[in-house]
Amino acid sequence: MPPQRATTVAERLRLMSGELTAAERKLMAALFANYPMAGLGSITDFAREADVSTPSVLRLAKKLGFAGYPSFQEELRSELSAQLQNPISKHDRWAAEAPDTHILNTFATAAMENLSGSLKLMDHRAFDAIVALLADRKRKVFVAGGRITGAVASYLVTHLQMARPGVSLMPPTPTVWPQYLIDIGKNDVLLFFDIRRYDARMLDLAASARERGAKVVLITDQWISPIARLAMHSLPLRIEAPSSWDSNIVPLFLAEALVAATVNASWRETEARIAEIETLSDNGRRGK
Amino acid sequence: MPPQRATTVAERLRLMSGELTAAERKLMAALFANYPMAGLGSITDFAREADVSTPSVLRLAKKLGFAGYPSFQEELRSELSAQLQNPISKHDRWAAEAPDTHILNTFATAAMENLSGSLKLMDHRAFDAIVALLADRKRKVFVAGGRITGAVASYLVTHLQMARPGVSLMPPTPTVWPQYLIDIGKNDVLLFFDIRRYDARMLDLAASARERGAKVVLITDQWISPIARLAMHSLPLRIEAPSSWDSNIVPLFLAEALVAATVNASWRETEARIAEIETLSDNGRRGK
DNA sequence: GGAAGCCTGTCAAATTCGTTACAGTGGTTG
DNA sequence: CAACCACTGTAACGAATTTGACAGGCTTCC
Repeated sequence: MPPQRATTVAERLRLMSGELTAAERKLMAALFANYPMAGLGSITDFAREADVSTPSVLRLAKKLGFAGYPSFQEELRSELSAQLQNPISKHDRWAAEAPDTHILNTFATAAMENLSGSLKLMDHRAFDAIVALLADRKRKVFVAGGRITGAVASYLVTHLQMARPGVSLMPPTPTVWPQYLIDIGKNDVLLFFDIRRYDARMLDLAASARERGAKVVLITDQWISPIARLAMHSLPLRIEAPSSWDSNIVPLFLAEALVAATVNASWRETEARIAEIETLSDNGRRGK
Repeated sequence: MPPQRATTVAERLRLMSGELTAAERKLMAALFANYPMAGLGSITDFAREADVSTPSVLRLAKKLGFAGYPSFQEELRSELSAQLQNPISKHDRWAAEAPDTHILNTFATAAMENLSGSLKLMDHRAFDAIVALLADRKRKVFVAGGRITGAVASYLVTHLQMARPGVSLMPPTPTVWPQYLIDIGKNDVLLFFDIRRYDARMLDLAASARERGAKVVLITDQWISPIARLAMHSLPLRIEAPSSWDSNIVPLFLAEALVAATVNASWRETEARIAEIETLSDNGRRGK
């Protein structure tokens, strides 16, 4: 409950700087020295840092209008949190004309936050390692998705197939999986899309594949599918949406990025392949 | 006294994500939800935020190699402090630590530009009109996509089917389209995804549907498919990507937004339907 | 030079926090 | 089906923190 929602602690301090006592000015200097980190430890630490007594800190906090030291800290934290949030969220650049509450705008905001949130936490070395696996033509690649993520898996397969041979989509029906499993060897890659409402049968599939020595790769949400235990690499993504269902925009983003990176990683071999596909596809259509 | 100076808490957490228990994963999610602010309050706050008990927080801290919760916090603070002092960190909204030229970053930039560019140009009244069509249960809805956009079309259908009855995906093979066309009447809706490399057969399909009186809706790219001439509403999107192929992130975004808006527009009828689907799907699985 | 007023630190009380020990739960294995 | 294992929450303890009361010290003004 910050007393004056309008200003930050730093601003308020500067405004009051004229009415501050010696000890309080010391505290202000110490706080500004590394703002606002200095105020996030215990009141004792802060006092020692500024070389004043603990009650002086408390007096300053109250002078600023806070109930006590904890609420002072809370305000500092929330300021910092707001500051760290993407400056993109100055969403004055979304759908023109439509009101802020229009679903296009709320969805756009959510999509942006999901994307930047996912990227902030992404392990780009894991990403690179996955690309290396996908670009290795000695390995066969299998992609599995659930009821919802199946479309994303299918999208990834469609593109990967243009980039390299030996790519298969695991069909949605578990009963036919054994026929695929039998061909999965110890150098092959099995990539899962598994998000919320994790499918127990996918976990079984991952376990079987792992037993056969395959490299299991997992793309999941922030709550992390249990397949992570079996996976060589896991990428957790953010998928929240203002909707009854989760958003698969970021998974699709990742699929596209994986494809582009895979193509780059093996451009020599891929270039000819893509050209050939062009030719074949042109022949199958009208001239233009 | 951080145990391993080499890594950040986020990294360490990511590395161990496979070996984390359910409660620990909850904590990880809560921490990542606003990193690292969530971990800077009291252990009680953090636990409540993640909806776990306080000892679980402590166990996670120890699992990460810290002596106790305070030293865990201290590490978070010092990380944050280092990040704030680094002027570059203003720019690293995208994939942390990865170089700007990393494909994750170039792709993210492209995705953002595509999304904001699409929204700026979007006619939100057309969007609303399309939603009104989709929300009208008296109309049957058919969705068609090309070789690439098929996955997006399928994704849209999967979700629309949960929101309302009478939704079908046009199969990829044109030879079976007549069997679908025969059921398309003058109040029905045929929604196309048609982007670059416009498919001549899709144009034919649109023409036939239009002759039968169906409302044709088109989602296309900025170069605009020829189907636009036949369509009641067209939404052009931006789809450029630093890749050999176009990006379907924005089309997917639009699909999700359409679904969410459709659900909102007919929440009365949809609510019960979604609940019922939940029930049916729960019965098919384990209890949880 | 003295007295009043404000500021600051010391100290102790009260509260909150971090931690440990223990018991209950659910899932797995034989 | 029983026994075990790993995991999680409750409860209680001890420690550290926050806070209030008090007294010493400095300045200021008469």
